[in-house]
Amino acid sequence: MEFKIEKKIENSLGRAGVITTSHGVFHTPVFVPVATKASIKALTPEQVRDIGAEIVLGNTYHLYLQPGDGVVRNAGGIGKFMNWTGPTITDSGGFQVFSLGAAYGKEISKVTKITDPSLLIPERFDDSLAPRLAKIGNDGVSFKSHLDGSVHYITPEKSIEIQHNLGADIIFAFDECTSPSEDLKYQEEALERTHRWAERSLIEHKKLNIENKISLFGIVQGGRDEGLRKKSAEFIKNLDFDGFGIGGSFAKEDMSTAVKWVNEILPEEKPRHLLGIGEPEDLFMGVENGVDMFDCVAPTRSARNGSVYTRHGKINILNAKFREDFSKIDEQCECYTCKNYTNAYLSHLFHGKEMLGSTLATIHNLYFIVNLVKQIRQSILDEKFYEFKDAFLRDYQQK
RNA sequence: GCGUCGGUGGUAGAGUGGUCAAAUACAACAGACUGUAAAUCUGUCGGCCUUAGGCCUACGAAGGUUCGAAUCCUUCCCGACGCA
Repeated sequence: MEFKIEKKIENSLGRAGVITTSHGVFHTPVFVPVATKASIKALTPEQVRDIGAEIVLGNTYHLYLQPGDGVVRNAGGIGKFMNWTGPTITDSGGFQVFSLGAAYGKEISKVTKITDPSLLIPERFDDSLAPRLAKIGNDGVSFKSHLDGSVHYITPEKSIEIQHNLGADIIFAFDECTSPSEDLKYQEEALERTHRWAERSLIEHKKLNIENKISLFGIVQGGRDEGLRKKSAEFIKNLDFDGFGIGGSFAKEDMSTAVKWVNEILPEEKPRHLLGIGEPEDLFMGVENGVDMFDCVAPTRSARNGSVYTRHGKINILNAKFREDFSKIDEQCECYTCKNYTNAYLSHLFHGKEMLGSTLATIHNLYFIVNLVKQIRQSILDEKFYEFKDAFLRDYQQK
């Protein structure tokens, strides 16, 4: 993998660049659609490509359980398996430590709001007896499969081994994505664990990376705490990773400062991936603070639930007012959906639970986000980042 | 014409003397969704009052029995089926 910076935003950490992998090139900043189980839900790879996506991201844990990483390896790797010819990434399973662990059965997400302080009270979620499918040990994490109840112990070595079988161009170190509701003491403990796992992931990767085709990214954690975030960035940057992920929990309101703390420390010449973040305002925030890559399930998942982006904010296509609205989601949008279908038709598809509704909404949302990041990239090249950001957000946030 | 069974909220369908403004499902209306346990989840869903709660109108219609009726009785209307 090679990373070349083409242009920087003046007086900021932001930059535009190009990354070359053995499966082709992608241009940063980039939005990476999420294909957890080797499929962008509701779309064919051709549709994903036509949207303009350059790279997709699959998940280690899910593909390990089904169909099994051996199957994917024998198919020729995740790209070949799913008929995606471009570059690919796999996430390590670290997010499932959170989603199937601390967050299991609860209403917590990795991004919280300070304006809802109840979400930040650790006691509220201190129910160690509550069932969870992921249990953290010092050596790794024990997962109880949501598919058949079987138990699987994933260590950093195991995660890297699976990821090498999956054969993506970029893989991630095994980490612990912490809940925003954990207290500082826990965040610190978890961070120590993630750091040890980072070293072990790297050792295993070096062992397996004989053909030198796969790049490993280390992950910075530390929750919302400045000290821990900086400590983590310092630690991870000193290891021989090819790039970095910024993971874990954030508060919406101070995500930008957290990203900035980290990227001021990480080496400029290596790419940075902000894991699991991708709402429009977050993309501007991330790019401005030095993020090169984003992935997020929001555009695809929201689309399936009828929530679609417009340049004036999100709308819910299921709302009664769209039943006889023969205009487009966004009259200026160039996507296949907006060029061909009305809100009334989409409304009908969603109310009728027709799967085409999910497909058309996903095409629109992914186009919207992928294209937004492309426009952000172009604005950097044109030295108009701030103008573009202000103009976009003014429209997007107006009610 | 006789007989049997039945008529419950937008729909289907529980309930068969009080704990019933009425289970449940669907529909409807709104909200959430940030490294995908997610084509999912949450809330509202007779009317009025700002909540606890209270008041009013409601289980085909009208009467009646009862302290109390969606539930029991009478008549009527409507539907399905059976027999003529």
